[in-house]
Amino acid sequence: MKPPRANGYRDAWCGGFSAGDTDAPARVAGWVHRRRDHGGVVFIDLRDRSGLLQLVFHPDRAPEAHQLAHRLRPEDVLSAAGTIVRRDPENVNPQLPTGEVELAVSDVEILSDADTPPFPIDEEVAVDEVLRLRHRALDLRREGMAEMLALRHRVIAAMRAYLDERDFLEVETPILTRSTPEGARDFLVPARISPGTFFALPQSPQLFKQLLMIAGAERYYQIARCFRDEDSRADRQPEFTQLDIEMSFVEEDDVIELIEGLMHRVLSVGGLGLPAPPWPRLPHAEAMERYGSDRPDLRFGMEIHDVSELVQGSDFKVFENVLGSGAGVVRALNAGPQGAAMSRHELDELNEFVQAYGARATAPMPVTEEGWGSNLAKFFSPEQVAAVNQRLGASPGDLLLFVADRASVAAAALGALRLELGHRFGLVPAGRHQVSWVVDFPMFEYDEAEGRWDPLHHPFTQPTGDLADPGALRARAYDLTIDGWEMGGGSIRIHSPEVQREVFRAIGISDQEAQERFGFLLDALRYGAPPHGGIAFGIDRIVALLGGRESIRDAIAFPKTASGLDPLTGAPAAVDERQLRELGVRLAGGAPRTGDAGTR
RNA sequence: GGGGGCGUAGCUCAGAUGGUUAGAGCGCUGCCCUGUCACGGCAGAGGCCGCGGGUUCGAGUCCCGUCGCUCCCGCCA
Repeated sequence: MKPPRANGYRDAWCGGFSAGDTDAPARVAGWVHRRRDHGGVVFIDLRDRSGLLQLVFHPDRAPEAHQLAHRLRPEDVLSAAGTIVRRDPENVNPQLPTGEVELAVSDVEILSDADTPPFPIDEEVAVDEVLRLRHRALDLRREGMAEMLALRHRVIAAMRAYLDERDFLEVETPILTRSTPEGARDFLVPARISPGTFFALPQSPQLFKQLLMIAGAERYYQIARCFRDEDSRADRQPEFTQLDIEMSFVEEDDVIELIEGLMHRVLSVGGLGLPAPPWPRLPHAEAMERYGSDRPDLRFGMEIHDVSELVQGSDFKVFENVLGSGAGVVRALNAGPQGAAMSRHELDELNEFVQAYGARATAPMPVTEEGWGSNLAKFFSPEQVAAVNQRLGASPGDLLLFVADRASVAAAALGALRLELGHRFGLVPAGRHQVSWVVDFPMFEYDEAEGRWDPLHHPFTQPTGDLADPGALRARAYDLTIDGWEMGGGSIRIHSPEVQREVFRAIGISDQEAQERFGFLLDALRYGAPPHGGIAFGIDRIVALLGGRESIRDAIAFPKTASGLDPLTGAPAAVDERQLRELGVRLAGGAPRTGDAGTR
């Protein structure tokens, strides 16, 4: 870090000193990290953003400062002046970047004293997350979280630098905008100027960036806040940040190549080594079949295999019922010897596990020299057993796990099972990372419940194929997946108003409806829209991955809890009756229940 | 909306089968200590066992409800 401008508080950073500074006068400021009071000499580790510096208070050389030093407590804020001195060789602390020197303090001023913190700042112990969030200012002082803040900054700075070098314009788009149903639930903001109407917070800047292409911006990006009123997950927050990118006159390879360069740089800034691009591209159907996921974790094997045609005609009713209807598949994975070592109880638990994904059960089949060591084995011919073993690469001592169900259910259940067992068996080598594009998505999937086609990506994605046959349409879309996280996704967009209308029709949006909701886009498309495409990345996820964190909450300075509340500010909270009146809003349920959020 | 895990000292946790004064480490307070760096030594304070109800002679422990955290399913174009 560059030296701070010298003033009454300090003229240097704590973390910047080394043996070369010996005998230099210095003034530093920061927080008391730890104290070691010997009654005589007192040591204080002083912390600022740059790091730690040991201060020494000698009773005989600076009696006044030494007197004060006895009163210092962790997290007190002080400014200290003195001389940088070289430590005797036996007193050097190799753990500390500044460990060869210390500041012999002659003068100290306490700027603020601190209550005892509710949790330790000087060690990285696990602390209840509500407590951390309620005292986020203290939590962010902790080394790990301070590093996450800095990491996030470096990631975003690298993105800006890369895109700036390539002539992208950073453009802001509205936060107060219009609700465009479809997709996630919107956050709504009542409009005072027009009672009974509402703004919506953007789920993404999708339509605006397309308008920017029509405007001739050619190359756009934005660090964009997005809002989706859906339940959270470890990798999902109601508000999150995307790197949003759009380009004109491009095809898939233009976007993919640009992004490979961008992400390769961003990830190496974060210390994550990946092979040099180009990166592998996995067709969506293959990802679903082999890994049971559209964001496969490729760091380990245990691939899923479809064995439907191999077990066709067996005497096992469960399989035959599924296969006979033509609506189902039989798939399996090889859980290996570690799978075979699972207890009866553990195998029973796997049934409950797959039931969460809609599957009825998973059938375990131990592989032996003689065939399959299960009372179900008798239903299968020796040829079937051999064929399945061969496809799954099974040898005696392995355990095969089968799921028979609709293809989507079998994929989800076995995909989740694969991840669970992969982690349980420690199959992911530490430090290993795998990146892959997922491409060749279907344009639509059929929603049984709603009885209509739904876009897998979004309805602005350009389809290829015959629009009259929605089920066969492909989407010009691409997702980037790292270690089982979906990091980003994008597509080549529709630039023809006619095609756009047809896609709306296919998903049950009439021309009239389309005009009402998306008229501003359809209108703009009529005035000369360039072919264009782009992508958006989840910055919170990228930072979490780079920081080795399980949850994006650790990548966000002030996140919400998993239930969408903010223990720091108490949001969401009730508002004054008067505010509601001004907005023309009346609460249907009367006054809200005031929850005791965060009470322990 | 549903399922799993969790809630005991400021923090992190232990408290089989219900049993009498609820423990540990760290932190905190006081005293001692002139080269520590997770300093050390002595002494001490600190508990609505998340909350409410129930069973019982007796509940941190069992039952019901509720609140909160967390992971997952649904949801997330």
